[in-house]
Amino acid sequence: MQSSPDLLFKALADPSRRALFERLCLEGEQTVGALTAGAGISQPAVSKHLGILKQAGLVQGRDEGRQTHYSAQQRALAPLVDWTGRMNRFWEARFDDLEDLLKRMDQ
Amino acid sequence: MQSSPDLLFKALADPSRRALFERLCLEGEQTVGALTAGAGISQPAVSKHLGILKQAGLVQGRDEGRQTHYSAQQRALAPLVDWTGRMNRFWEARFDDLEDLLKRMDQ
DNA sequence: CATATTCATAACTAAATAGTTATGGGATTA
DNA sequence: TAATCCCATAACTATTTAGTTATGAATATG
Repeated sequence: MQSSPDLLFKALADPSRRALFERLCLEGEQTVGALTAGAGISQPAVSKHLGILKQAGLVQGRDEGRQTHYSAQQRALAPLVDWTGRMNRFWEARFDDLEDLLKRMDQ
Repeated sequence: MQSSPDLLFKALADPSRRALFERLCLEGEQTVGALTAGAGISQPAVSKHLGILKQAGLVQGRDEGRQTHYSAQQRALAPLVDWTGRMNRFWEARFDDLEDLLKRMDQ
């Protein structure tokens, strides 16, 4: 699933969700039960967070019997990287303009 | 001001705040009045958003007479870039492990 | 000095959100 | 089949939050 920066920022703004996503990135695929274990919140809360992460395209669920294995969806962060890159680029462009200006003033 | 990923994500999760920050990145320094003009929300709302962006280290205010000029604070995005980089790195590490495993299984 | 302008803060309201407990459906196990 | 386990959803609550209007402080202008 493709996701706009808006959904991504909103999904990652919550500490519990970010922690879940980090765990999936660092430790790999996990069941809801395993994720609930170290989360400090109830299982329904974890499920709801995973739903939001999934809707943002950040995670993926794989049903296996009665348990669901969740994993991080790597490419989902791309729009974030793009966005930060864009902001940086424009800033540098303005900085270059300033440098140009200063150079021209020097002459 | 230094900022943790948490403050950054929270600050940038709101569309109005992100729009303000983008304008400051793309168009450079602006007064509150100028920012309010194209924002679609009231001046107090803009001021409040700017306060939150400032607390997250994303913008900087410069008093000049009765108006305040705000500008984007470039380095503030660094923790975000770091964070996304970390997540990517771990994912790639797991991917490398998988490749290693497959190679070893091949032999 | 009197008036107008610019911004920030206070006080309030409506909506969104993150958590809870309760429940039920589907899959395993005895 | 009966009991158990895993997860998702429903229903509710408390808190946070994004917006509003009102106001005031500081600066500029007539």
